[in-house]
Amino acid sequence: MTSAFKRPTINDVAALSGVSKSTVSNVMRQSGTVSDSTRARVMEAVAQLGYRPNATARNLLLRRTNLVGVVVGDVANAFDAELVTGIERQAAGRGYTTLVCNTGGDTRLEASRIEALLEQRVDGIVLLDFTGDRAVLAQLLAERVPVVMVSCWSEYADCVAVDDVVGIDLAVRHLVELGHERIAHVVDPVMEATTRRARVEAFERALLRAGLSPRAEWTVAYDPGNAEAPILPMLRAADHPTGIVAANDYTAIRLIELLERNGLAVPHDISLVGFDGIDIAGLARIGLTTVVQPRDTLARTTLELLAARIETGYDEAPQQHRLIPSLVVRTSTALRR
Amino acid sequence: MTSAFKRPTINDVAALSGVSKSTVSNVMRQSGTVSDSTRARVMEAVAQLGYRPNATARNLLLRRTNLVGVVVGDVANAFDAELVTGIERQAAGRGYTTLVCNTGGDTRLEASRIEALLEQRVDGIVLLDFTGDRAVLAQLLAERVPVVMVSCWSEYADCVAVDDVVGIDLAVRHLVELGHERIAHVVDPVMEATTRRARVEAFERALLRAGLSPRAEWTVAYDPGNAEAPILPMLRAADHPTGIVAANDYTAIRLIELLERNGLAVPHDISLVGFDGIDIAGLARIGLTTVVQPRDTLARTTLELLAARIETGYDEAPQQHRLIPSLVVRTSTALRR
DNA sequence: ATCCGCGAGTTGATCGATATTCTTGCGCCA
DNA sequence: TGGCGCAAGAATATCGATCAACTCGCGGAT
Repeated sequence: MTSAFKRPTINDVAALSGVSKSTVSNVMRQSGTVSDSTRARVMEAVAQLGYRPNATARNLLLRRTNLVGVVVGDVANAFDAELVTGIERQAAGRGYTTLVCNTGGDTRLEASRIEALLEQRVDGIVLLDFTGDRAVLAQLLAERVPVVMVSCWSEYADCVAVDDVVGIDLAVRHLVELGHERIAHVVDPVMEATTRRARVEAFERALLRAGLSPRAEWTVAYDPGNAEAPILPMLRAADHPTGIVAANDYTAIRLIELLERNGLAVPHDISLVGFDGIDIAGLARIGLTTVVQPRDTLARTTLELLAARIETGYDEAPQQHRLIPSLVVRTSTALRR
Repeated sequence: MTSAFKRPTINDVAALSGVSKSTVSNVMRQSGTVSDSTRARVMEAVAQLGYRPNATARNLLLRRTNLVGVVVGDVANAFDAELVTGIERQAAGRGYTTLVCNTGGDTRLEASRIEALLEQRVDGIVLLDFTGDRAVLAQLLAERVPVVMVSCWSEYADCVAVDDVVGIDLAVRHLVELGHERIAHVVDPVMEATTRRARVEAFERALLRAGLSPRAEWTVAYDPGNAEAPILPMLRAADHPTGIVAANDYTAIRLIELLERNGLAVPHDISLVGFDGIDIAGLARIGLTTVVQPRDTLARTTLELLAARIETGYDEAPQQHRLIPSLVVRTSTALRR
């Protein structure tokens, strides 16, 4: 900057108001004992100069930045985007500013972005839907960086996630109650692995509990970007499923497209249940019946855990929170014909 | 933190490798002249200790943080969310990390979040859809903080926005070509004021250009959250509009809901054109004809301007960029019956 | 008269890096 | 042999805050 505007420092304020910088510091932080008259003089100098304390200098000395990093894999997924917003609000409410990093699932990028966060000395990191290398997590934990994992799982770190077993069970039972017996599970290939596995297992157990037998070929991935091949045989068969549980709303909504392009109406031919409860699922034109994650609670719990970890360090054992989802019935599910 | 993990500093590396910290610094920054053998010794010490330079200390000395703040008013609006993602990617590509602040249109919050960004000494700020107090902007400019405004306008700052006149004209001409003569404009009440005004004016002029006369009562706000009252009389009238231009896709999609709840089918009874080109507008079930903003160009231009302003300061006059949108025709518009 | 305590404020060390200036040793040339 | 130049690295000031330790003056108790 050539026409640089030299920001006033604490020394400038001290000089102008005729006190020492300690006194200015005390006034700014409302600590120590400062007489009213001195305080007024300092405040006036502050206003006159437009002084704003330099967080960089404070951060260096206090070894604390009030910054938290949020690393999110798949922002295309609206649920993550909505959750990040909630986390940002919670963080702001606790005096933290968030550094958001989208990695788009690129592992290399992920490592370098996290590296940048650590150089900035963030107080903690939220790993949202962390798809990446487990070694990265191990390293963070080894360095005692406060970390909270959201919608993903590790026994060594603080975790918050929805209860997949309960959620999938809600979905399956809903379909069963509507009379469906041929039920498939459509998975999102870019979904975080531990969550995907949990939901796949939960699905099979839920079927068994309902007296139905899972078919291996009816747990299938659908990637709207790529070829539609893997899922089509299942849909085109004469005895195609009449009910589908989708791994998440993003997949479910794309699946509606695919089904209807292939002459299968939702819910007339196939009932569809999503998972997440993103905003647009509630649009009348979409009307997705879905397992709703308690988004605000998720965000709040995340910041409670992170703040606790920042305060107390790693003395206490990792905390794991499973939140209970709920089913919202809309128009994508109907009685089996 | 009680079980604190003391991060290694440049001094620790210097001690371990038996050199001065200047040399370590030179090795880390690949500057100065360091012999290969010394370099190797230092690198080994770095690896052994897990040393990572402290950006806080560097920032303090260099008066540069490589942080940019992004202040966004209305993240409920998917377009903003998608644009923030693009900006984040562009920033990361240029070595900046972004601090994202959602203000939700709360002016008080906005000022305090910007204050926090300035305390963190961000290198620059992106104001996206800045709804807030013009005094805040004036202050930023007075303090010579590099600022770029996106999707909003000020003659004193660098601005990037879509060309509202061209966009609205595309929408109106499309409806006119389909035979519509009774065309309304539905505005988003939380939309940033300069953009709203620009679109309202553009709408009226586009009508005139098409030989139609604007009706004042047909430029009306719709807030899905509040009462639906203000817009219903227009829709219930016998000579209700047969074409609607919505201020943005968010409003358009909520408007579909409202129309269909009131027995007006889209596009059968009313054709609807949106503005923005958010992802879900392309879903078959939505099929919104819309004026698409060049999202990536918008994000790229934003960071080009911001980077330039950070480098060169305020020697050069503000730059204003108007980007040309395009129309994507889908199924929400049809020939007038 | 002496001492204590306290309010009000100052001094100075410190955080962890960068960058400028300074030192040292060595080879080379006149 | 003396002096010069340069490569390699060391010393040190600096950024802008915080905080513990210290000073100073004054009023009241003994």
